[in-house]
Formats: sequence, C-alpha cells, structure tokens
Amino acid sequence: MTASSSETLLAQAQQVCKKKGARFTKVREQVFLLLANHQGAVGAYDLLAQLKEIDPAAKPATIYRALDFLSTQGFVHKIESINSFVMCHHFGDCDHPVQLLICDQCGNVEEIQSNNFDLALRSMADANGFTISHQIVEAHGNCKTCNAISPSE
Amino acid sequence: MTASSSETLLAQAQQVCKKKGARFTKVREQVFLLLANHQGAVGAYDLLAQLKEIDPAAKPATIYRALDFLSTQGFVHKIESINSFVMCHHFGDCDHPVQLLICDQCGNVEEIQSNNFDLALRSMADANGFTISHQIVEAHGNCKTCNAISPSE
DNA sequence: TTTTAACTTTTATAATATAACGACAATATC
DNA sequence: GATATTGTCGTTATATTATAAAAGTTAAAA
Repeated sequence: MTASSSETLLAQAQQVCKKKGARFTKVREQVFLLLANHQGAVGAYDLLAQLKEIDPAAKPATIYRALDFLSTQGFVHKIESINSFVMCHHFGDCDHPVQLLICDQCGNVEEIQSNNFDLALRSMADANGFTISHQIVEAHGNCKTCNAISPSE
Repeated sequence: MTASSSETLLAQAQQVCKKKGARFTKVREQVFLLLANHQGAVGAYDLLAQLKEIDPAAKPATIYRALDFLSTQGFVHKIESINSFVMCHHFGDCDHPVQLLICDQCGNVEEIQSNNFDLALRSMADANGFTISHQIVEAHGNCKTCNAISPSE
C-alpha cells in the first residue's frame, strides 16, 4: 500500500466517522495509519511497537482500544486464526460479511466478498434453526504470486 | 453427550489410530474423554483443570500436546474465534473441511458439513489464483433451542 | 537386544488480551 | 455559561492462551 492511498483511506474513514458521529481521535488515527501502511496482517504487539516510536507511552490497552474502535467502525478486520489485524479496503459499504484469503508464505491477505457465499452459509444455518450474527471465513494457503514462484509446493 | 456415546467415540478413535499406526496414549485418551463428555467447546485451561483431577502433575504442555495430536487425527477441532476446542463426531470420514455454528448464548457447537460450501470457497479462491490448504468457517449466533426460548432477541 | 524415534515431564517464558480506576475531554442539558 | 453525563485515555496490574527447550522415559523397529 502506498502512502497516498493510505491518506485517501484515512480521508474516507474520517468522512464515515463524521457521518456517524464517531470520534476519530488522534490515537485511533495513528493506529489506522499504521495498519493502512501495512501489507497484510499485523499483530497487536507489532502495532504497539510501532506506535511507541511515535508515542513512547503507548501501552497494550492503547492499541487494543483503538483496534476495538476501528473494528466496530468496520475499518479493520481481526483475523482470528492468526490473532492479527488487517485493514479493510471496502469500509463504508455497510457491515459486510468478510471472507479472507491468507497466504501462509508471504503473509498477504486478500479480502473477497461474495454475497452468495454469505447467503449459502445463512441458509445452511437456517436449515438448522440457527441465526447467524457474525461469521468468520478464513482460508489459508498460497496466493497467486507465491504459487507462481514455487508452483510445485 | 452421554457417557455411553463417549465410550463409543473412544472405541472408534482407537480403531482409527490402530489403522493409522498412531499411538493413542493414556494422556491422549484422558483428554479425548474429557472432550467427549463436554457439551460444546472447552478451553485448554479448563481441560487442564479437569485433567489435574485425574493427574495432578498435568501442565499446560500436557494438554496442548494432547490437543495437537487429537487435532491432527481429526478427532477434535480448534475453534479459532473463541480459542477453544470441540469434539468432532465425524472423524474417520477423512480430512473434511468443517463449518461450525457456535451458539453465543448456550455455548453449544454444531458441526455442519457441506461440500458445496467447500467447493464454493475453493472456486472463489481459485478465481484469485489462490490455493487453499486449510479453511476456517465459524458462524456465531443463536441456536435453535435458544431461539425458541427467546425468539425476539 | 540394541537402536531409534516418539512421547512425556518439567521449568520457564512468550504472546495475546482484559480489568479496573482515576483523570480528562467532549457533548448534552439546564 | 455552568453543570451533568458520557466517552476516551493513561496507567498499573494481571488474566489468558500458548510454546520453547532439554532431559528423561517408553514403545517400536531393526
């Protein structure tokens, strides 16, 4: 991700917050930018280390609170299977269900969105009398680029 | 889960291990039974506490190594979104992809298996040049029973 | 029977995440 | 504008989840 596009994302996020009346504070913006400048997923404590370079007083709670806010706004997704966080590039599009493709080789994370997929899951759940409030779909494997580099593995 | 069906499960698991030449040791069996007797998901440290009643010398590594083995055999699934473990009732059916319905109210976990679902995910990944090696599908919400009890929530 | 590989035990510690509480800041209400 | 209310932050402490590493033990293979 380039610096310019992270600025663009930030501007978009600011818009969303303004519209919703959510407080996009300094810490939250800082963490947002750290995430936006990351390729792939980042752990909370990696973010903390980076945040500390700007704000040496930062503590775990600082990061977790910011991540909490950013997740709630839909700016960031938590990747449950690797306890990491990734910037979402489709926020504002409402509260979308997410499917993630996580490359175990290069660490890149691709976000795909398929309403069909969401519907399929919901209808299967429905058949069991189950009502879904939140879904986690994370696929691990090798991305296009890594497949091209070492296709036989 | 009743005691009899956990015994049945154990017998099945023993069969599978015998066939594969995997060593189903005492600790592994103990942890297997603890899991089999649990309704829903259990945390590793909860299991540890229970295991300690049988074997006071048990340590975190004891549990995690057993869980590792049981997962590898496909007897148990880890639920990434709640850092817990659940007995699988379909093992032996080969290395199936799993979809879990997790009730946030009563803690019950339903395992559903849809090859269509698996295929849908794979084909979407494929369209991105991505090769899936492992997938996590976890839906949170309310189960049939809990929906019946408090349908309006 | 010897060797080897797998498993276990133990101690220590790493990595991830939350609780609690007082201080401060923003906004809502009077 | 003053005051109450709510949300956010700073800080300390601690809970929770998970792994590393090394030495010893057991079971299986050669």
